[in-house]
Amino acid sequence: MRKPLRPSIACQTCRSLGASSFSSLCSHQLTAISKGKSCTVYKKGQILFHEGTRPLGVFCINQGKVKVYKLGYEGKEQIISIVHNGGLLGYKALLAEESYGVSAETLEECTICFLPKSTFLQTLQESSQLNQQIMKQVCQELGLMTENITNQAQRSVRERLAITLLKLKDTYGLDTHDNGSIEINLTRDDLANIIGTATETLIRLLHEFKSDQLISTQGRKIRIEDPAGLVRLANLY
Amino acid sequence: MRKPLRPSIACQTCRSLGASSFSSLCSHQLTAISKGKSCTVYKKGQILFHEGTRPLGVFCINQGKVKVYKLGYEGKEQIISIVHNGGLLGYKALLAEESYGVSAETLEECTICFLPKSTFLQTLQESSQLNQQIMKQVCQELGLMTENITNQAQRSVRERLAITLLKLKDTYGLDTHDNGSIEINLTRDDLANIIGTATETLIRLLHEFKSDQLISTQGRKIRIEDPAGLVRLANLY
DNA sequence: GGGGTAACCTGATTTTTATCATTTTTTTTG
DNA sequence: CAAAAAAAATGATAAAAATCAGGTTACCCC
Repeated sequence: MRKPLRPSIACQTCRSLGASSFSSLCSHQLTAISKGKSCTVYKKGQILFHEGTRPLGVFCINQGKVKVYKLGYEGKEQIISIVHNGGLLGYKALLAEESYGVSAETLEECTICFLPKSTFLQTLQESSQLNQQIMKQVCQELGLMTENITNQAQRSVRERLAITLLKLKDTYGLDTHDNGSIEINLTRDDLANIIGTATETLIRLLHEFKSDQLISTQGRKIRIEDPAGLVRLANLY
Repeated sequence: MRKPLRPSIACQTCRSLGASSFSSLCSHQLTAISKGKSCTVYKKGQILFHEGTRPLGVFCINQGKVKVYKLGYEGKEQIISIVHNGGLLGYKALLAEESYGVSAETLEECTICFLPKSTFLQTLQESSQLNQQIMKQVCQELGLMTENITNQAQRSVRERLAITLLKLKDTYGLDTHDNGSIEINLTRDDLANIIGTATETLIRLLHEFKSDQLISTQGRKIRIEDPAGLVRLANLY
């Protein structure tokens, strides 16, 4: 059986609601945004929005993973974050009253809701709870970015890879495997574009990590075998 | 004559008000924050707050420049931004309900006001204008950080230096010189810690830029001679 | 104005990382 | 299932940048 392209999902019963910023809304407000939104199933590799275009609303991930990236010199992707269940996308450009500074593309099949600008902004005005929640989240994100910049500027590729794998462990920890182990399913190219290095360099380091028993691989999939070892290697304090 | 250590400056007549987030407040609200705040003259090199401590309020710069930095591995400073007249400091940690993720230190003699947490948060609640203004600003800052990360990850030190000098030109453009030229007054160490490189590498590149007539130097001071040349070198698009 | 400290500069060397060219493997798709 | 395409891997080489060690200059404070 084939999935409907436009499933109807109510926010109130959304299984990703708990992980979302909207969890602070009352049922009355949830109904309001639920009515305003539309829901779409995206195939792997589809673009939600392009850098440079105007935001018309926000995207909320019901299911799946999305990479958010900025295009650098000569079109090289710099992956800024990977957003998953319950995550909100595209609200920063909206609130900054700017064009999108990044693009967003699905990494797998995704079910994603779209909430038009007007509904989102009105809900934001009506709920000081939501407003505070978003403000808090944005400020926390700024803290993460600050750390990111520091790592990027001061650490070696090897250390950055260790740190990135540990972070991805959390991102990919949601879809638990049969045997309880966590597998990271990203192309080498994407992984290199998170870390900010050449694909060849990344591949060589992955082999190093593998022979040091920090990770194991199966095709493209990477499994973290020794998180503590990665922490040590990354000189995390 | 010596400056008073605790000058009294009213927000309503603050000459940096126009450049500040508080410019959206009505005179009644301005009076309120003006009453709550205290004002201090800091010498060069003084610390406003330390990474890891709890924020007790926000700082607003009446006059001067402050470097905001994060400590990386083995205590190396990563300078995240340089804030000047009208700039607000320390509100992100407050709104994120976290400890400071960065430290702030004066780069020159500064006059800076301190607004206690309670007054700031109350004003934020009472003025949806201010709230929107701050939200917008934070989201814009996130956009800048995204760009920063991309540059850090993808560009050479040479390109990053060119970009940084152009940005600093704006920061230091405020205090216009007698002859109209703009001089950047930072130690080589600080400049290296903005760009994320070794001081020696930075110095060598500055000499290269100098012999290419892009800049000139006088002691520590750097004067931008050919902004268009820097833009070209940076491959800005 | 002189002493001391901090900042700045220089050269040699090593390490890290990128680039290029090519082969092999995996994945996708008709 | 096989062909085509995409991704992963490998080796050689070059470039970029860090590190180390030592020297010089500028500037601050008494």
